[in-house]
Amino acid sequence: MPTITLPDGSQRHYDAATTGAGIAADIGKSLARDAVAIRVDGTLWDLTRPITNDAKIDIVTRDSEEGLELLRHDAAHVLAEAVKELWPDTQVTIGPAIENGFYYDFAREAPFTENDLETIEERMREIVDRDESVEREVWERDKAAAFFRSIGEEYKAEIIESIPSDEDLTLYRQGEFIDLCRGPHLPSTGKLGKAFKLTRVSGAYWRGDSDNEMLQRIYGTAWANDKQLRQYLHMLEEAEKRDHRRLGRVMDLFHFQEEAPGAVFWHPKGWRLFQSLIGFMREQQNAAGYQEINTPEIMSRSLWEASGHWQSFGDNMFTTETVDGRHFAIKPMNCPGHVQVFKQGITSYRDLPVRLAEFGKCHRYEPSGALHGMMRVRAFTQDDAHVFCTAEQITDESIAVCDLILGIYRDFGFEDIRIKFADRPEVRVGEDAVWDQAEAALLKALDVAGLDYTHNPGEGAFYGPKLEFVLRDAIGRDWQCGTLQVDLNMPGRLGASYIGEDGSKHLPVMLHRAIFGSLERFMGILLEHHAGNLPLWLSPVQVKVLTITSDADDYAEEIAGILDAAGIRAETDLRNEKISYKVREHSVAKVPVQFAVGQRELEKRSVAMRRLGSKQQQVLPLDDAISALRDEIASRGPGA
RNA sequence: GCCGGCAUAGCUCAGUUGGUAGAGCAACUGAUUUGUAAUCAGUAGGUCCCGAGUUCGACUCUUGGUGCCGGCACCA
Repeated sequence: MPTITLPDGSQRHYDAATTGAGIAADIGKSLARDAVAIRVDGTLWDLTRPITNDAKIDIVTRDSEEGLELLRHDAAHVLAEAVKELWPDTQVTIGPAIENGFYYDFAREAPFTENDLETIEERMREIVDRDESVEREVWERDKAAAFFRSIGEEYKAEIIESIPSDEDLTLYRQGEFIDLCRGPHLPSTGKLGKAFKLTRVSGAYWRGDSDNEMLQRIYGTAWANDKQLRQYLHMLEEAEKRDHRRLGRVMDLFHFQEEAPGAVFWHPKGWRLFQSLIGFMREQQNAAGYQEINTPEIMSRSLWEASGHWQSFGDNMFTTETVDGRHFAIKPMNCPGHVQVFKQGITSYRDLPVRLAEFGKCHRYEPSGALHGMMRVRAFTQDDAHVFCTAEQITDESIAVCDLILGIYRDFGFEDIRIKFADRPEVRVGEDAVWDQAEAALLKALDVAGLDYTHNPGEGAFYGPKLEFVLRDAIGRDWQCGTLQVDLNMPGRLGASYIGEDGSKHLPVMLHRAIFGSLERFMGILLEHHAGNLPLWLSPVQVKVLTITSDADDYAEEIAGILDAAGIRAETDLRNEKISYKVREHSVAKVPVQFAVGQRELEKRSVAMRRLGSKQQQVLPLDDAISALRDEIASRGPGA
């Protein structure tokens, strides 16, 4: 006789065991229709699973975040069922829900083709129409393993055998298809609906390990209803227009070419933007107590052996052997160089912290498959810095770095910043007590700043824990930009020390930090974030002066001169073209401000000012327009 | 690096069942002096990614590279 407590505190009494589906139906028709699972005392259950005891429950509907995740998980199962029906020799492996969708990894000889995706999608719809009931079964581990082996599903058997033998496990059966799964699932395949689409195929390593064989992965997206699906697909189309590789071309910022894979050819406007970013960062970090330095791009291989990078990353370094047989490496990072500067002379504890910064151009021979526009390149500029400090100073310095990073991200208009905390890996250097302190310092910094973060256990560097500041590109891919790492290793390896209060030598702690991370990547993200409509203060061309008739040519040139003198980047367009033609062209090129001048403006010394994205223009005295723009640039507004 | 796809004019793309290619936009020239997202006409532009092979003949077929795109793995 279970008593069921609903989220609003009301209670329902049942004479016999009930189910999630039963409760939902009792509450209302629409809830019964949209229900996908039930949370029983905090745990998600299938709607069909009997509830025999008193419980606090909560019905999960298909359009809630959790409901969508279940829907996507079901979509993965239906995908697997469809593939098994079409190609029985294919082995199934795993198929989770992911952000916006799902995937399933299959083992088979022949890869899936685009045509196969259509065929599979069709079969999935059939399975939804069949409305097969989805049934939960509890199996003994060894029996389940033997069963999957008997039907030729070696991968499933392997997964099951990695589960402790005393644990029972659940299988879910729908039609002829049966899969190992923790659940819960929808009561039947019909509940999935048809708001899904298979999007792409790719390879993926078994168990995510590149030493293993490669499986065939099929990705799909799934939603609660068709409208959501259409919106998502539309969003992806729109995002394509914001692709930084496309914007780089239409805005004439940079290009790539085959002779230099992973290296940027900067055009005048792109380089101006690059310099603006550096100028801004230089100002910010100088104010935060950093000293800028510059260290050699090519140094002897022996230094990289001493730092340990040669052993870990030698394959990914560009190297050179000179005519006299000496071996050099092009720097993949700036840290060893900074330690060399720190080591000059004798440093007292009173001098710490020492904060050395460099806009350092680094080269890494990244795997060819890793390259991606400006987001992942082989030649890049880091806004790198190292803070040499005492162990006691780690916390304060970490807090300062977090503040600096987040403040600067906000200046660029970023709100959605993901932070990951990666702590001690199994293989590491340094004593646990120091790791305790380093990890605590990073967590304290997050806490003081009031930041949410995700925990990546064991993912820290071998020399210390780290924070990663992750930004998203237009289609939702994550890219690490800023970072803060506590290094307990490098100073010792490279012989850095300071003299403590006790008069003896001590090892300093070294904090590695970057804010943009790589200028290239940050600019790529920035372009996508603003869809190319950069804030005025960053735009390579801030004002374009367009003439309506050639009578205004001299006036336009004069305006450009005045703008230039006011520190505003301006160009003229005196071509003999219609004003609408010019407006269109410079709008497409994302110029934020256009001044149109014709006979009327000439006579009144005014300009017709038009802002990018606006359909209107405002006629105002030239001096007023310029002072307004100058103020806006000085305030570094986040822009559109 | 691995799996799959793609590579034709500056850009977006069409095309040739094997007989060396075409459109729109951009560019250039001329006309137009124009009032806020494409004025009209004309001209020029190609090693069909690179190499090898098959063939009388390869942009097309085979093969080996390179680069790019989507993932996977990697990311000091």
